[in-house]
Order: sequence, then structure tokens, then C-alpha cells
Amino acid sequence: MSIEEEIKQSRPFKSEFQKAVVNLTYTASWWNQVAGRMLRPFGISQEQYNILRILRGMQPKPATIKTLTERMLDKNSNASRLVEKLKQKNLVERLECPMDRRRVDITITESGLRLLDETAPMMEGNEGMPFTTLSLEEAQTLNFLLDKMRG
Amino acid sequence: MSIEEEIKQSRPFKSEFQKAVVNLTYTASWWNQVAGRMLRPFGISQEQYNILRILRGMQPKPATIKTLTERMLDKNSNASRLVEKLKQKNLVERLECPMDRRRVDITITESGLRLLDETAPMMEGNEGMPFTTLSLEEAQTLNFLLDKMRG
DNA sequence: CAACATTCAATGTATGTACATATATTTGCA
DNA sequence: TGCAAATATATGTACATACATTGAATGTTG
Repeated sequence: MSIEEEIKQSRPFKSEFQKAVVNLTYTASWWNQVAGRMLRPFGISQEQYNILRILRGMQPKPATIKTLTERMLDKNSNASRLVEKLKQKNLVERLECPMDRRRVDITITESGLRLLDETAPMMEGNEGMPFTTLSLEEAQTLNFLLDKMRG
Repeated sequence: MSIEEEIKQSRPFKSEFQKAVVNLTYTASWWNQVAGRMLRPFGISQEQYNILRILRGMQPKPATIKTLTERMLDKNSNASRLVEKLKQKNLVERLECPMDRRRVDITITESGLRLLDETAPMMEGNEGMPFTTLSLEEAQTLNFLLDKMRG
């Protein structure tokens, strides 16, 4: 459905740029909800899932809060608090870094890895993912345009 | 900058689709921050701004909470509370709808219209907006792809 | 018209975000 | 060495979101 229909916009957008901004926000929010609902049965949020993915990618090296913040999609969000939530669920471990006592070494646990495996078919597989509506070439173009959009 | 550089991703994405999802989320978050900082001096959030825009677009007809929810970008967000915030700033008015006492008629005030006028150069003009990095044709393609992505 | 279902808005709770600030530790330099 | 600046993390506050639930008003149907 076109973005105008989705948001029941009666009058046309002022420009194609205006429309792109609204469309971007709307589509991201849509995906956020889709992914959120997929993860819900597993008891974690999308943001927490994202941190687990980063931690797995860094194995066996531990991450620090700083590393996580750099790699998180929402850069300014608060990694400390998300890690705390994950720790409460035993999905990550936190250890004071022996080299620099300001830092905290964060690693994913067995339990965390298992959760990622379980969600993989949904979250990583292209089957079941809504994005198969795009061709490979279209996905490439989309990536190019989003990169360019940020300037 | 490419999305891989932005998030300091060391290994390549599993697929172009995976990358598109991350890129979408990242770019929307980036814009959210840009717009948020532009609106901050005016004392409203992007979400509140969005409601003011919808209300102006519907003038002189009032909106109800239901109408706002349908047209808001984040569909499930809570229009009631946002309207309440705007009312506290005298940017909107709420009146019990005489036809159906379950409803509330919401209209933008003079003060609300003035705020929209003041922010227009920043938020509506293409000058100063980051999106001038895209050509008209690219913006059109982006809109097409985002619509298609949602299936 | 009475009983039940539906609709509209508001609210409770848990989560996440943005910005500023606090606290501890380390670094750098006079 | 000693002390200010920088760094890493945590936290306080205000705001927004997601989902479920509540409560009032209206619709529907026998």
C-alpha cells in the first residue's frame, strides 16, 4: 500500500522529499512492530536482541558498554540499562575489566546463544521475513539510497 | 557513510535484505535525532509536532483521538497522552463532541498554528534539510521501495 | 425496550530513549 | 609526584511506546 493510503493522507505531500521522510519513519516503525511481535514470545525486546547479536558477533572477545554503544543502531540509547535487563535474564554476563577498572566486560552466555539460535529462522531467514517482497537488486538500491540520504 | 562503517560492523551482512533492515532502522533513528534536535528549542517532540501537522491539515474540521491514531506514523502510540501534553502547552483544544459523547473533538489553536509557521523553514523547507542529498528521481525510487518493502 | 456487544478514549505497567549529570578510574602534563 | 582533564559507566528525569484493561456511551438484536 502506498504511504498516502497507509496514513489516510487526503492532500498530496509537499514534495517527494517530505514524502520520503514520512515514509522512512513509517516503515521503520512498521518493522519495529513486526520484529517486536516476533520476539515477544522469547521475552526480549528488539533492542535487547540487537545487543545479543552484537555480542555473538564479537565472540570470544568481550564487549564493553562503549563498544556496544558504538555498534548499536540507536546510538544514544542506554546500553547500561539494556545490559542490566539481559543480565537479569541470564542472557549476558558482566565482569569488571581487570585492565581498566572503569570498564565492564560483557559476554553472551550459553543461554543467550541458544535464544539467538531459536529466533534465527524468524529473524535471520528470508523466509517468513517481509523483505522478500524486494528483489536482490531492489534491496541493493534501497541500501544505496538510505546511505546517501544520511549525507 | 555506508551502514557498515556507521555501526563499525566488522563482518559483512548475511544478505542484502538483512542489511536493508538494519539500514532502515538506523536511518530512521538518525532522522529522529536530527528532527528532535531541530524541534527542541520550540519545546515540543517530533511526535507532538506530527499531531499538530495532522490537525492543521484537517482544519477547520476537528479531529478525534481515533482520527489521529489512524493518521499517526506510529499507529499504536498513544494519542490521548500526546494530545494532553499539547493541551498543557495551549497548542490544541479539546471539546466533548456533542454528537457522540464518547468522542473528543480536537482542534489546533492559534498558538499551535504559529508554532508550525515558525518551524516550517526548518522542517518543511528543503533548504537545511539533509534530504537534498537525494535527487528527485532518487527520492521517488526510495518511496517506491519503502512502499514495496512493507508488502 | 432490555441485554449484550461494540466503540471511543483514558490509564496502568513495563520498556525504551534523550539529555544532563554524577562517580570512579585513568591519563597526561606541569 | 600531584592535580586537572579525559574516559567509562551509571543514574535521574521527562518523555514516548506497546500492550492490556477499564469505563462510559452508543449500537444491535431478540
